[in-house]
Amino acid sequence: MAESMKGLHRSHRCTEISNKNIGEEVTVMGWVSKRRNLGSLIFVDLRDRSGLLQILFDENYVGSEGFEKAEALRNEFVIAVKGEVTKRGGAINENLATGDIEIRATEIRILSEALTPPFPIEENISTKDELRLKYRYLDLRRPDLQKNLIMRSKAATLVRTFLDEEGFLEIETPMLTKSTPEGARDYLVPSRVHPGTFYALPQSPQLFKQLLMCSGYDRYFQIVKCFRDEDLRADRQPEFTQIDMELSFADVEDVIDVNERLLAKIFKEIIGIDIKLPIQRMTWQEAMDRFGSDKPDTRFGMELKDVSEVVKNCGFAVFTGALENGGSVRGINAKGQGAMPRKKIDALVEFAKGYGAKGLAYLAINEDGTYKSSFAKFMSEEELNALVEAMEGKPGDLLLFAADKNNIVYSVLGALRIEIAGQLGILDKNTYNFLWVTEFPLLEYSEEQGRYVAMHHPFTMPMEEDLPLLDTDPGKVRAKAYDIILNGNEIGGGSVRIYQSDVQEKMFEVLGFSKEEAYDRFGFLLNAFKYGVPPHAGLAYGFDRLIMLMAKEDSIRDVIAFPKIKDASCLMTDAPDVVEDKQLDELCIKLDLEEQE
RNA sequence: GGCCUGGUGGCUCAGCUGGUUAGAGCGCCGCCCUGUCACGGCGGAGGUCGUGGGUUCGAACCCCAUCCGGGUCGCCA
Repeated sequence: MAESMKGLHRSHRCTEISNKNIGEEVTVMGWVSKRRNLGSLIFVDLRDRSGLLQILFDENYVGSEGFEKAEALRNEFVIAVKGEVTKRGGAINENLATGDIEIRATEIRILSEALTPPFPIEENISTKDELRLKYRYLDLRRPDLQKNLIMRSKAATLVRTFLDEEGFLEIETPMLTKSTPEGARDYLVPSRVHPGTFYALPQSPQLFKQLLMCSGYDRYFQIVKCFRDEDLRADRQPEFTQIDMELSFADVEDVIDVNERLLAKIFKEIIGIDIKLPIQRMTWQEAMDRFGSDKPDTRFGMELKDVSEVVKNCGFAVFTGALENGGSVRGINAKGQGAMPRKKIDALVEFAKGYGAKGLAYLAINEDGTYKSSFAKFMSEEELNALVEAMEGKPGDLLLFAADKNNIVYSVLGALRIEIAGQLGILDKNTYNFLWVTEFPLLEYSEEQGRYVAMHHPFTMPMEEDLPLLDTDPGKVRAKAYDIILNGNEIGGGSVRIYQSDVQEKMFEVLGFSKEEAYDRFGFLLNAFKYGVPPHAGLAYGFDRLIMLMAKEDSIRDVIAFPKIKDASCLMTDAPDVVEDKQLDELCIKLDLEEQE
């Protein structure tokens, strides 16, 4: 049934035709998006990646054979149409870019017929992800996904152009590389030639880009796939794309400068948003104290307040107990939420427990100034008043308090303010608030491993004034590391790297690596540094997240052509899948699946 | 691994404290229609209620198990 397109050549995409082309003969090709058969007139909305265009089939112009074909058309048939651009005979469709014109067909060919798709090929469908992903090739026909991927392509091109103009070179680094057991789990690839050994897919090109600095390439970038075998989230996929860069002879300010200009350019040119430069900065400590998060959403307030001093002698044992254990008591003020029903407050308490809180204390200030509180009976009138005053509580406000170790208090209140803001619907996707978070801790203590681990990675430069603390109090050392935050999302991060061997050795010592272990894992880098290494620094963006936010989507799945689902499998291809015994034999791999039970 | 949430014609959903032949809109199929664009009119087909077991006179609904999605905590140097 399929006809050839021989002799026809597409002259325009659908929306490349406008009323300027009236009277011209054009040839368009695409998918039937909608047909309206009026009997002896048939209208078809033709769709391609540019948009929709109305085709008119009238037997007087297209002939009886052509009209029969038009009658047989169904949604998603692929057709070629030759005809004249005409002004619409009927009303103008204001919703369509090409709403004032149509093609009056003189020839039609059905290039491909189509089954009825399992879900509608249109914008804003509410079809389950499960079905969309199984038929991803159909999902990708929908205009909203096409817009996202077109935006993604434009952004990538813009990044390349900008960085090229700034003197960066795009250099590819290996996909088959060496496992570095620190950090996320690696995806492993068995070697056939060296049985029993494995490559790892890169979690990032980190070490290679530092070597490129050693090799004198000065300014490097790459738009590159990275792999991490960890559980997925709405903003995390096992394979994702970074815009990765590294600069020689550069310090924090140099990296920030070029990246602020890069972001400003992308946002201006892709979505018409003006970013005010310089972007606001905040130290990690300030971010934690004010927002309970190292990636604060600064689109709204509801900041944390430390009320430890106010409640240290009060009669509420939950508060005083937390303080005695070295923790703190902090609160947020949900302005105007004092009338929140008990049920919703209880739900917030449960929400807080999900972040490790044992509970959540609340105090609602009624409009008449009286209090309704979970802990009022443990405190005197004066103590309550002092607390309300410290929180700047006004009639109609709802105060929520967490009392625990600092890291729990931060994470509970940090999550709570986002949750409440979400419930109140004040997270505006059209507002873009950028923020640099700087001076991250160099190390954090891992209870699980019983040692300090690098918060960023082991090659991150400590702040010079904190170097002496490496010996005395490693947890207090701040790093020359920075994250770029957009509306509470970490869209990128980086650091100045260590380039002095004595500092690097000290770092490994603090991390509990012997010199031998360090050389075993990272010897190629440490050796390279012995042959002349420039001071260098870099940054990597999560490209998917960046595009997700620009496209105002809630999941990076909507800006990735073929994403994976929650368990890291692919509903369309059924990957991962078993392989033939012959393949395993060649790799000298025997399976032992029992212990996975 | 934990917690929350969903699964009913092709799609999106409704389905009460368990009660006769499980409904709607869209889509699909057929016929009619010369200016539609959410086309319209008439007619029609289509459902193991995710799966298995249990309780009951009777289960889409209650219980147990399990499968398949989504969110999240842990995890993500």
